[in-house]
Amino acid sequence: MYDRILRDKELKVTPQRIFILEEIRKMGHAGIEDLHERVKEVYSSVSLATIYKNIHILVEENILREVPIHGRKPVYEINIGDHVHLCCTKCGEVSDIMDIDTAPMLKEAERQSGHKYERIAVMLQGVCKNCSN
Amino acid sequence: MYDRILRDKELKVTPQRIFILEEIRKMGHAGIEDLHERVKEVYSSVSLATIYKNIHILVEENILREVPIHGRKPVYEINIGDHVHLCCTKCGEVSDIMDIDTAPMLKEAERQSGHKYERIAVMLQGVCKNCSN
DNA sequence: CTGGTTGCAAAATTTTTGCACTGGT
DNA sequence: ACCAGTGCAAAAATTTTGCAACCAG
Repeated sequence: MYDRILRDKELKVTPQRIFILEEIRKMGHAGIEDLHERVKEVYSSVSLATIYKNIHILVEENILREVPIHGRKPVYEINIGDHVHLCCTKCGEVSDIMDIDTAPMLKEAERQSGHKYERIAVMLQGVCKNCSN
Repeated sequence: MYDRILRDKELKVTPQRIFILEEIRKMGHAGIEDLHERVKEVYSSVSLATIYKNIHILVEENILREVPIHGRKPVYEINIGDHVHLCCTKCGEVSDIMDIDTAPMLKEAERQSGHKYERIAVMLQGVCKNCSN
């Protein structure tokens, strides 16, 4: 799966890399430190430096996307294009909403500002369904 | 102006604080380091620690708002409520669009997720009007 | 083989903390 | 006069870098 994506970007397919990507996919959204913990469970020798280096490269190549969050360190996700993010102010869980159309807002913003859009990030913060019970 | 806001939050009105707020208002959006440079020009003894401490308190009290940005450190602005942000991928300039209504998207997101909204952050990245010339 | 990748340690950067002192109320 | 706020220095936390060894292509 990810070996193909890596090869297409002319990145070497190392077990660490594959595992990092697999783990982020499983987690949905991962912070650097969490990710390191998870990867270490299997590749116990993996260094934080390797995590950082890979995150940078993978974000650079648009395989991952950085999701900045108000008041915390960013998390990373597999890049599946623009979509709306939710972040629970209680449990901290980050999740996605895939089927909201941001295009109308985008068009309007472009019209008003003359800014040429490349990417949009929408982050909704509040208490998630689980935590409000 | 800001002395009133500070007093209302039971924060002491120090010249450093007033100046920090004035400066952020003037700049529109300011990073920690930039802000420190600016403040130092007038209060040359002001320490970075003081900037950090104040930014934290002022964000906590909702006088300032942190604006997280993909791939960089956050900037801070006077909190004027939710609005759309633009960030130029060329010059880095951050600016506001005040009159885009995010409510429809918000409603839809709440409906889909059951998430109870508290705040929304919309960040549009791309080349700004100036830089595209 | 060869160059990209890894792991380790060290360095650099960024942020926080402790404490004496100052200044706002 | 009291205690929040400041400034400085030191500590802690985070991220980057250099380099030898390693391994995917």
